[in-house]
Amino acid sequence: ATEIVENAYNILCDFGEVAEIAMERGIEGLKHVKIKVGRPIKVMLAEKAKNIEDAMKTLGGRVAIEIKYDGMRAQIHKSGDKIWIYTRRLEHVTKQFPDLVEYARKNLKCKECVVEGEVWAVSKKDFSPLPFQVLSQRIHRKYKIEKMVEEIPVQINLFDIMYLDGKMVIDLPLKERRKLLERIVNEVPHRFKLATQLVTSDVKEAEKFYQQALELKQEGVMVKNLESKYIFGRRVGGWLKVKPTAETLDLVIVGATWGTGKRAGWLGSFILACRDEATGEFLECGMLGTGIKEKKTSPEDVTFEELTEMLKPYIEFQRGSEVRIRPKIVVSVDYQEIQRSPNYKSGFALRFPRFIAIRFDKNPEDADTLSRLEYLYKLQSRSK
DNA sequence: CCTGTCTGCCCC
DNA sequence: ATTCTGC
DNA sequence: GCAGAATGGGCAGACAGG
Repeated sequence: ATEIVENAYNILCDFGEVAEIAMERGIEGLKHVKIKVGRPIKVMLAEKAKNIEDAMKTLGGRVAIEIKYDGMRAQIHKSGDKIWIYTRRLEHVTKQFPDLVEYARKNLKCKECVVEGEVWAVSKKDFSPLPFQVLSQRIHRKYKIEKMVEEIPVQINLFDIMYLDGKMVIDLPLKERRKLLERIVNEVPHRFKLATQLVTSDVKEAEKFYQQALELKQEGVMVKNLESKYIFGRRVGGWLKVKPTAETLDLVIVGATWGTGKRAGWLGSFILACRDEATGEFLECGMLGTGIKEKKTSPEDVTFEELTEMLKPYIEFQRGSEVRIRPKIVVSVDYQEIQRSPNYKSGFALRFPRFIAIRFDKNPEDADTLSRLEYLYKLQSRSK
């Protein structure tokens, strides 16, 4: 019964409505709740895999591999000439993407459907992908929308379908849903496309596809079970994402903020800096707040408590919840990529930074330098 | 009118 | 987004 | 295994204050 209620909620996303149906028609009523075109539904989520081989082993045998585009997830609803677009968190962004609306209206060959894809900013020069921040400028825009449609064109790559002409198709296996999608999508080059997909059971072939995705400057790939159904709002089932981690950086802690909630009483996040070899200064390049343990489960774990005690002697001063710390402690940090930053003195920031280890063997003078960040930044924009 | 700061069932 | 932890 | 709660960069918009 719980499952049926939950399922109904994932489709309707409205407790009141679920309650009403339960009152009037009971469990039977909830069982038959259908997608309403124009009303967003909870999206299926993916889990992480270390690499292609692991992903394929987990899913077993033949899999579908799709490019994971670096953009925004979008759910498109179509009913006749009417189009709605929703984000992953079910925010309504139809107004922000009039260009997408037009492509969807003309190129979804059906009366009614709900499809899903990834929207990303496309270069006007060579159709290559632009950084996520560029697309961000369009997502919650209220003013100058048309101007930005011109300045920042987007491409969508569709990868799933949940509803087609009166029928829910979420219980069909992925390979069948893909066939339906291929049947109804009229592709428009560099604008309205299907997600590039490879079906294979060969790890080598899959690895090659992954490398190609990276060469196209995309984030990585999704590895999917061909038999999997579409499951709302949960990180279960047959989708695994694989994306690379950049080379670890060793950076200096020069500040922190006191944590809240679970982390109250400890320093909960840490200001990182690289060394400017020209001046000897330490220049901020971001903050770090994940990857550190709350509890010690094994001897090599580093806890918030330990880190807080370790840094306390070097606190220079505090203002509000912010703390400045003398550069003493060096930490290893993983991240996805280096971004240009308007917010940090170094001019760079890390995307998705996470703590790996304390470098007890390193002094602040041995930390990675500004010129190394510059070098790595240029390297990634050239190779990807 | 500019600037800084804060918020967003925000996007990632 | 990533990661950790309680259930 | 899953859900919830900590935290990251960065964007547009709203608002307060000078």
